[in-house]
Amino acid sequence: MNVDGPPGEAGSARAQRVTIYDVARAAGVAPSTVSRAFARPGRVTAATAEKVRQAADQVGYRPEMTQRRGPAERRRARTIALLVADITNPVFLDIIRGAEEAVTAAGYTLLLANTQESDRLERGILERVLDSVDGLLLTSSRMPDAGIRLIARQKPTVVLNRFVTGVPCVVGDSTGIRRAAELFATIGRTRVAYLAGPEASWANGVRWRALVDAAPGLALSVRQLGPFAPDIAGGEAAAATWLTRRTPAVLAYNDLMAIGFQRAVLAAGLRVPEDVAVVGFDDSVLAGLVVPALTSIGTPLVRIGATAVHHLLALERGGHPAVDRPVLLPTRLVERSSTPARPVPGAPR
Amino acid sequence: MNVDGPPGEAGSARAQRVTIYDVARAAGVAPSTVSRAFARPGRVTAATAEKVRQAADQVGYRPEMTQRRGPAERRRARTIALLVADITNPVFLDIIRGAEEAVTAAGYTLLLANTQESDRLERGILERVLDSVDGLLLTSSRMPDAGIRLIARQKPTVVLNRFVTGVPCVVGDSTGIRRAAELFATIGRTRVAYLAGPEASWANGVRWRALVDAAPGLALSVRQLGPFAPDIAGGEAAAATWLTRRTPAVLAYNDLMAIGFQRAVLAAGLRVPEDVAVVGFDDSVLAGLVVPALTSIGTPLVRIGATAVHHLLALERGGHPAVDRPVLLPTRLVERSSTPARPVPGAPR
DNA sequence: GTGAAAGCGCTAACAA
DNA sequence: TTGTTAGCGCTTTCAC
Repeated sequence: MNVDGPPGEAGSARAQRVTIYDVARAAGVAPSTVSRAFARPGRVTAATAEKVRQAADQVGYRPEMTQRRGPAERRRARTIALLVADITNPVFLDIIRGAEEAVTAAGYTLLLANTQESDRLERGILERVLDSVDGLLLTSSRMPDAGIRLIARQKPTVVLNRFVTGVPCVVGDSTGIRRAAELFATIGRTRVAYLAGPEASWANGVRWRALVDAAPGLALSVRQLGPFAPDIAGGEAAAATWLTRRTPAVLAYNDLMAIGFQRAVLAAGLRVPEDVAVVGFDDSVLAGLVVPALTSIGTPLVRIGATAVHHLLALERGGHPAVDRPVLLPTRLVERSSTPARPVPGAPR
Repeated sequence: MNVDGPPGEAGSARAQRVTIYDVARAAGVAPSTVSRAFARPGRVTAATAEKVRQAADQVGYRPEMTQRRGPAERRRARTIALLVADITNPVFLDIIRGAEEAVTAAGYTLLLANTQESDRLERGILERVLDSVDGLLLTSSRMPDAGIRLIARQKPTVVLNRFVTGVPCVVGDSTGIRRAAELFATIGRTRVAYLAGPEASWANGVRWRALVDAAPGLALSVRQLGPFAPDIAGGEAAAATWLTRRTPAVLAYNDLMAIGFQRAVLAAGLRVPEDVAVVGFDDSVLAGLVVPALTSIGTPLVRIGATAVHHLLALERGGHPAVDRPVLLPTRLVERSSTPARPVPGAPR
């Protein structure tokens, strides 16, 4: 008695797992048949299939999918995980879009995870996700290089927006920053402040480096403020610092910071771009929506996402991409209203 | 011979899976010891652990994690999947934020997936993700109710922004829409157009319904335009339709559409809010950033996300939440510049 | 198409 | 702490 009640009934102390065997008993067939009915619907009669389904339903059976055996092929989830540092940041939206399209086109599914700029969380996510995905896309990872290489040895991995030797990487180049520097020189804003993003961010270092490299040739003097949080609030905080010692030009780590900076500076009664020319990074949708519209350095984000996926898929199929240098995609300067096109008479230098 | 070369060598026809047994042989220990070394690092001597790790490395062993057995407790990924209809839509960002915080606080990991407003893709994602997560959060799902119930029977599931009988749901109520209608009445804009979003969207129907319900009591005449895509382009398309037969007030399915609408209308030489009062839905960050700033109906998105997670976790722990009516969270009208606070002299009615 | 039985790779229980 | 043994739940033989 009490044999066909739902599991976890008052009678039994703890819920027992319902297995194929229970279903088989209820359906009056062999366990292997139940297995077939679920895993290879084609290889049982429609009648049997139905009978098994009914029995399964009645007994409350739930397949322990993770125990599935068989050619690795069929067990694979055809799933790729994309880790981003901050979903809130519109930059990642474009990367996601590019990746998603490529992934979907290949018949895979994209799973997203937000590391919240935290090394610890990132590890946690990887640990939990590693088993169930076929490949990893690490965007703006905050983990140390060695950690990334370790992961890359376990699963096909491609790194985005960062360069890690030994792992395939896709990043934007520095031509955009050079163009911005040239613009500053052209309009006579020779002192430029760089609003730094997270110290742990590889991109942050690279952007600052590119600016520093461009400076001497253009007679620019550059200095760094920060680091600040890479969001609007961070930009406002940066503005507070900047106001104590102004420069006629500002390059921000990203658009969000530039927007926050701009907003705070405007609120302080200054004019953009007359009093300060501001350039963001990422050329996100927001750049065109704020007032004044933000001049920004655009990275081909969609392409970065798509390219990364293609490399990942190649890797997964046993390819051996070059891992000693990153795949570089060109960035460009998109001029809008937050920078003047020519020197402004009477503007600070 | 050829016993310790990497798998897939030229010699062997196909790559053989490297198991614990191979590692055990190489390390000169029992298989169970290898297992322990990987699964319970604490229960082997440091020396053995090291020996095993070396051997594993040498043989090229990669644990078949999905085969892990043991107390279901330890095998669980402690992962929750959140499906959203369109990551690009800022609405979901807040829901994600709320869910993420709650999930993280509970020691779980949140995985995101974008259904791209597609029923088919949504099913695909669910199929692939079902095995490896502990719970499901379905946001603005495009699947039929029956499909959702089917999923809900297999995994703890909570539905957001939609009501499905038999499954716990968390949605915003309709007070915000009523307030908007009241505002329209107050400022004498008696004819209002509703810019419809996706037909398959439950929220779309509810919003329209709420407006229709509020209309008679306030002597408003309402009509529906659309459906349109729930994004900026959709709003622009809506504007094209609207321009052929104008109304002094417009309520859009969401902020993105309202922004697109507003932009197109402005471009056509009309004034907002003088010629047309526009109200969006969601009160996203963008609402405050565009010009004129958009009046919008705010849903407590962060709270919706967090609440849904709490319900899901309760479900997972064997709770039996009420599933015959949704959990309602209050929406409110946030007035900005796209609606006048009082009647505008000479404005259309 | 179906059943019996022999695994899959990993783990828990039990001694030693 | 370690090895032995007996499984886990599902799948794949291989007969029938």
